[in-house]
Amino acid sequence: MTPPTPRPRERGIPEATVARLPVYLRALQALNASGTPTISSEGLATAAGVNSAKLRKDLSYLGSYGTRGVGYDVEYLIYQISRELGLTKDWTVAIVGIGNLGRALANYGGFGTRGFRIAALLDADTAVVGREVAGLSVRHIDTLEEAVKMEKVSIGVIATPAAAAQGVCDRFVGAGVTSVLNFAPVVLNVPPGVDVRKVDLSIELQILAFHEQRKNGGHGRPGWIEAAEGL
Amino acid sequence: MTPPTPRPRERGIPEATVARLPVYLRALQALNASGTPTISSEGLATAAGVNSAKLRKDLSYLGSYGTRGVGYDVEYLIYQISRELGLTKDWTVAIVGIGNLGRALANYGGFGTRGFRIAALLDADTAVVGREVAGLSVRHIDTLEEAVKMEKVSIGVIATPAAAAQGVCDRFVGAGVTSVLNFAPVVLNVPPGVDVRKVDLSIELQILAFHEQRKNGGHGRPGWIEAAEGL
DNA sequence: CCTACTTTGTGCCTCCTTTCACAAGGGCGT
DNA sequence: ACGCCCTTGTGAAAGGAGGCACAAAGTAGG
Repeated sequence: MTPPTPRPRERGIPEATVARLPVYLRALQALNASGTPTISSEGLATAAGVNSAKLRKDLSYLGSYGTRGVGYDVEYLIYQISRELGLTKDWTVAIVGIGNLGRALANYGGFGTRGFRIAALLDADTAVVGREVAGLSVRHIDTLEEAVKMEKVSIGVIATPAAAAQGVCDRFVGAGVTSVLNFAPVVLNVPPGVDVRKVDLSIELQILAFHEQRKNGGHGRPGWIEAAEGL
Repeated sequence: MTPPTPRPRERGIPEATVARLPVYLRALQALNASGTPTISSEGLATAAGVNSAKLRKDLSYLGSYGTRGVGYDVEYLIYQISRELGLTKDWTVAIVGIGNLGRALANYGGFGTRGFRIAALLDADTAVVGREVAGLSVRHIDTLEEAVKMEKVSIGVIATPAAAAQGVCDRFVGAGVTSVLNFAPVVLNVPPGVDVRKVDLSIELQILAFHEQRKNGGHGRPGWIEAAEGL
């Protein structure tokens, strides 16, 4: 039998809200950097590209952190959102597949600055193993379990070719990792309790193509009627 | 074989369905590669990682392409989904920002194989301009409008640092591009009629961190008691 | 040809998400 | 101190998405 929780009603922050909190956080950090002490829901909503009512409702799930007539204290809200997202804790990340994408991820500055520490890079290619990438020495994939254990990895990132992804995922799960970020173009199969999020570059392009096709009868750019004067 | 009568269905495919069609398409192509001629909704749903009722409903928006008692013809369904997504046409892509990520994108095989042609790579850094990446010579960002016009670019990909993204986006839009895929961690402002899709690596990690925090009995939940007492 | 079986396509219900609209709350000027 | 004005927080309504369950439609077998 599964855990006696038919409905994880705990503290119900809607999934859609969780997905937007990082966006708010980033907008707030930009405001903070520019010295803005407080911000209204309207202003923050504009900065984050959402509707202000939605923003207020989202923030209301965290608590009442605003002041009526004034707005939200930027620094305080940054703290509250960070805490809610778990960014006050340190998360340790391992990246498997040090190809073009893996290297890009390893060098991506946005991780380190937000509570994420890249602790291990792994690859199956012996030509890559041992090389230094982003200040880390690439380890062989065979040492995955060891690396997860030693570095206390809590999030696994898969940037391998599609064919290798499920195998790597299984090993992550076997080693106790319960959160996986997958860049490989396959659907990963995981046991209950393991979270997988997928980032798929070509799917996004296909969605854009769909809408582009609808906009004009299809092909290439639209008519170009005012190009001459526009430029 | 020639498509008999591709029933032009009512145009109103839900966004959530559009986002799943590429997943179905990929699963179907894998089935096709392994020689499977037909597939039931149950089988395809498993391969795509969704509920079979949802899959049938999704496909029903395209038309009635299944055969009751049998399932779906794999090749025919591939054709129908491809056509619906606009993948039977050629889409031309320009990538701006040839850093780690831009290079990864340029070399990503998944694009070329699905009707997307990378036609131009651009960067502001003169140390990068002129170098060969993925078989293309990197152009200077100043030639963006020219490149868009000459290559008939219909989709612009932004892989620049955050600070440069809005400027590049404006120039894309000014040049007539109406579909943008943004990898920079900023909210882009565009006029109506322009589609922007965002891929944000660190946001996905933050969402994982949120759920991970919850799984492990959280950690330091200030002032929050699991209020079982009726209020 | 008729019956039994399989699988699709979809009506209906529920849940989640978004948006509207406004009362409640708090600061600020007089 | 008081009332005006601004902004939050939130009910309620509307819209979209997900999933069950079943009739319709087609195949296979006798």
